[in-house]
Amino acid sequence: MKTVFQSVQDFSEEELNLLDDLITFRTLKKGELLLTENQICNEIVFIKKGILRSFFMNHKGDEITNCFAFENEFMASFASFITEEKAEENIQALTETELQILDRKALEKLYKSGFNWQETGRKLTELEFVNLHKRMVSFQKLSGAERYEELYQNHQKYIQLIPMQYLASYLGITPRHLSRIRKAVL
Amino acid sequence: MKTVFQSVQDFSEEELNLLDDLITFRTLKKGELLLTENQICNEIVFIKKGILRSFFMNHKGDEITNCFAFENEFMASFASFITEEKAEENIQALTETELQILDRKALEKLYKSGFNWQETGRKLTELEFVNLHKRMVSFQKLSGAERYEELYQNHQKYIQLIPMQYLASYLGITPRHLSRIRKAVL
DNA sequence: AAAAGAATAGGACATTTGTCCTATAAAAGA
DNA sequence: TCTTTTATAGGACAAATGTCCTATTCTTTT
Repeated sequence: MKTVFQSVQDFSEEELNLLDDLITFRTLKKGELLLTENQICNEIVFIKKGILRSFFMNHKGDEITNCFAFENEFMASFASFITEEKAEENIQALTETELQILDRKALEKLYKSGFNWQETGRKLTELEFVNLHKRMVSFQKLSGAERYEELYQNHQKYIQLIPMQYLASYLGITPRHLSRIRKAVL
Repeated sequence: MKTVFQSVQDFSEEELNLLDDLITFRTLKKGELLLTENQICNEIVFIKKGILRSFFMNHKGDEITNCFAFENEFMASFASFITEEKAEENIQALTETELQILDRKALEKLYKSGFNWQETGRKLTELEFVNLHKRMVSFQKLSGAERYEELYQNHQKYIQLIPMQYLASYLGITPRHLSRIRKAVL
């Protein structure tokens, strides 16, 4: 987690020590839920090892995956964390997972402790925004097949590590349709 | 613009005076472009009067609208503003429009001038994130018809003020299909 | 290792959505 | 105001995508 913060801002020893004191740890077994819908998300996790996915339900009761997170990435229901309203997402471990955790109180301490943390918070939020924006654009301008193709070219990891059923809803299509698309690509 | 900032943070007289010095003004005629794709977006505008839309092109050359902004809202290619890379969006006035403008340098001055601005920047970015997240969820979990219905129930203003051709791509459907949906809703 | 359970691919058919086109209505410009 | 341009609605048909289902393969559990 330190490394990511340092890539955004040049922190001093003391600042990073403060961070060390605030981080806690947790492991998840495959399939375990870190957050369930209707809870308020009060922590941001950083993945040391493993894969998480976040998903919500549609009105038919199907699970719709809205994102994945891999090693050295952050995960949370950011919307719930920000608004302090109930999350509509569930967050689940797709593999054995090791986490570092920064909870709301810890983050608030960091923010209060100085300008640098405040600025880092803003910049990381900005980057999350940009990522989400890219995903939004891909939904507006590409077909399901094109989104798959894009993943295939630029994020091989998704296709190798994520079960097809989850990948399908992540791409905004049904598993049946994903199967057709994969057949066409081969 | 002040009002929005004050709704997020309790600013002093001096802080708001600094803001006053940094804001500039501009008006746009109907149809005029504020930003074109391949420019770097270096300013965030606040709408005093009028409506803006932001759109990009798909590979067929169709315009795809990705958002609208109304009175008392901010608009920019935030992705380009943040990354300082070329925008893929165009921003266009849908009506005569009056703007307040905060450019990159002005915003950086604010950020440097103190903790409060830094924090406000973070919080407004967070809110933009949450809005975008909602839109993303609506694309993953709803059909085009359901997104129209949602707009019809909760954002009447869009249906009253925005030409159907723009609304269609904003909803992720064709004008032909929007026409079908509208017929069904009546 | 065997048995049970879950994930994937893909056939047949249904539904949704898009494409192309035309008529009418509305808006902009002369 | 009249003329020209642009926007909208909707018919007919085509293409894309979804639903339901089964066979097969891959995982997990005992």
